[in-house]
Amino acid sequence: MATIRDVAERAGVSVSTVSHVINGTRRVSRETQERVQAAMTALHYQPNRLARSLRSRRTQTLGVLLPNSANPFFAQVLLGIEAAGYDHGYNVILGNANDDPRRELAYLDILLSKQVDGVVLVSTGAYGAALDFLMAHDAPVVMVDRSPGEAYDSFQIDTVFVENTRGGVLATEYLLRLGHRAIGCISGPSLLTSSAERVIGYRQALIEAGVGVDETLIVAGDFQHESGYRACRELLARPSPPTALFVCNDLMAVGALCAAHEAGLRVPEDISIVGFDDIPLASFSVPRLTTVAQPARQLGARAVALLVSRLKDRQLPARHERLPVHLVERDSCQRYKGRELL
Amino acid sequence: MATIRDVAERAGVSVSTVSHVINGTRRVSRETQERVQAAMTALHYQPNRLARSLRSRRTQTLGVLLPNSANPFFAQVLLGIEAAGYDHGYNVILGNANDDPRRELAYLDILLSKQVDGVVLVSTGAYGAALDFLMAHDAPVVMVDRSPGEAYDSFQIDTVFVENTRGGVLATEYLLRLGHRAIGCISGPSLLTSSAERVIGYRQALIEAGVGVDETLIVAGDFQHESGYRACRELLARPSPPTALFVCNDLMAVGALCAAHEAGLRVPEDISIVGFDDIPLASFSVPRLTTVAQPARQLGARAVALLVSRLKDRQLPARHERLPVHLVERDSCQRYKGRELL
DNA sequence: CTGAAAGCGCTAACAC
DNA sequence: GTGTTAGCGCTTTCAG
Repeated sequence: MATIRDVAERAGVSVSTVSHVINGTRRVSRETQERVQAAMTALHYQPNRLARSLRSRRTQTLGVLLPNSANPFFAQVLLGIEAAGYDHGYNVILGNANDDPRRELAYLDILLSKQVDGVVLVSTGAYGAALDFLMAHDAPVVMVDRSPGEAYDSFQIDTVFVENTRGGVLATEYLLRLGHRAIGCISGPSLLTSSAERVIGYRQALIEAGVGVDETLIVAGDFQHESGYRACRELLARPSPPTALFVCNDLMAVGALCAAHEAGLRVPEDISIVGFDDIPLASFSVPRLTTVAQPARQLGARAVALLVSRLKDRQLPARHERLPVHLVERDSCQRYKGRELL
Repeated sequence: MATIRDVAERAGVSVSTVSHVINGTRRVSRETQERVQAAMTALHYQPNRLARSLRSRRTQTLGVLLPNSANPFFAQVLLGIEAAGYDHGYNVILGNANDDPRRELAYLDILLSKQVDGVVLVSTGAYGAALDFLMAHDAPVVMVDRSPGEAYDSFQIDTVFVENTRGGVLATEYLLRLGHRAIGCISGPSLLTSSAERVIGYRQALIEAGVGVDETLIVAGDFQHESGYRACRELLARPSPPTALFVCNDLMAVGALCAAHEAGLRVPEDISIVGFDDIPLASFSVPRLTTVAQPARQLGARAVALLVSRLKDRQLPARHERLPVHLVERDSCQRYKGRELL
């Protein structure tokens, strides 16, 4: 590959001039400019961004650490991050913690030693070691979707979450409005704020409606298909099963759909189900899933926007964004008409 | 951050010694070794991999270029790449061409100038510009899942595809064995080899069974949900609609499921559907989808393995792998019992 | 077994 | 407007 030196020689100018032409950091005479341009194209010059980064201390690269890639929701977020990164002139190094906090930490170490300019962290949710590490290294971070526990919420770092509590309220109120009273809840991992907050919304709505919370109707999943399936079976096996379900993410909701189907129940005739996320699949499940939509790609886009602005000014105060959610009514819910089949 | 120089000073040895201790490239006395180790931990030394890469001309970073992120199948492949990369000591810079060949090219340019050691390319399928570019730059590449047209198959580059044709045969023979004769096909984009080959398998099976190919029963989709939905509606609107469908990927198959459902048809009682991919969703659709499974994560893993081996020895001859597929029987197909409802 | 010296390719002070 | 110089932090000869 041709180096900047080759270009300079060929154009008959100094290396620094070439550099300035490339970066537009200096006024250059028209003629020089053209000579340099010509030399660059003639030699197919491609700057070595490694060298550039070493010198300028900026890599134009962001690290993204995801908890796992099993959830299409994260894929969406990643998509948003990548796209926004591209628009801002940043590349993205992907890390997948594989739900293992140790691997999460190991990855962060590598990302930082590769000198990423900043990190988008979707925490595994297990302890705050990752965050502590990043803080210790004074790395620009933005936390997305969840924090590893409320203790970390007050950290002086940027966060982009969604209105989880409001989403839980929205879903539950909707089911209440349809006349349901025995409303079950399939939660996610309890230490994830994203799940915990949704359940809080669920409780809140129930209490405000004067229905009260039946703790035995809340069963914990882990945000994966399978657990939604199992949790739903468990709920349906109860002596008096719920007539509606608020499931804390779509993946589990689809699992629940499947379990209901297998149990010989029709959705929504026999049981209503509302999910959370609005992943692409939600509009193509059978029946199509009513769900609380959160703007996954925008989550990634906002995260990058915050991160990039912080890179410009490290002194900015910590910002905490909550992106709005809304209920998408599809075909998985129906007015309660009294218990017939159960 | 502490530099290697700081460590050397503190340990009272030369910089080169520290370097050799870190990389294990030299025999070092026990004592020196320990002193260096101690200094490193005391200073929380973290090597600057940028500098290392600049000097050693290896970044331990691979570029991955995906055509888009809308398809969970690619997310799976990416997962496999990331995991295998991690195991081999490589990081992954993600690029998303967004189905735009120009962006694909722009991305490759950036990836190369960031000095990635190699590129995993899942082509957008539009022309071979990306490949040409990579060849011109003499970059190690492995092409995954598809090539941008058969003309490029003979290129001297490593490829990891799956047995698409065999998959098409498998699916179609299965439907034939169930007694179906009017078997429709929803294909992907025609210029993608992955789609084209599957359709070839479909034709092949039909011809070998003496059934013959009804061209009007083949309709093209684009590998997205929506197009499967539309294609299925189109097929069902025919005067004599097919009793079974081979759909070239699961995303479209789920769309087809949805269309069939909306048309008042039961799957599999009224129409049988078999997909291709076996994405996670396939086991949770209603009904669960019978499909030709391809090892998505392994595709990524093999790609990385080939790429890494090539990085070790650039002279290796081009290798072409075809990973096996197999039929996963679930609940979306049934023996043909004569046309009742249609 | 260890050290000195020379860069990787680029940018950014500092001169003129 | 342009050139000279000094590194970024590391690895890798080349000497000993």
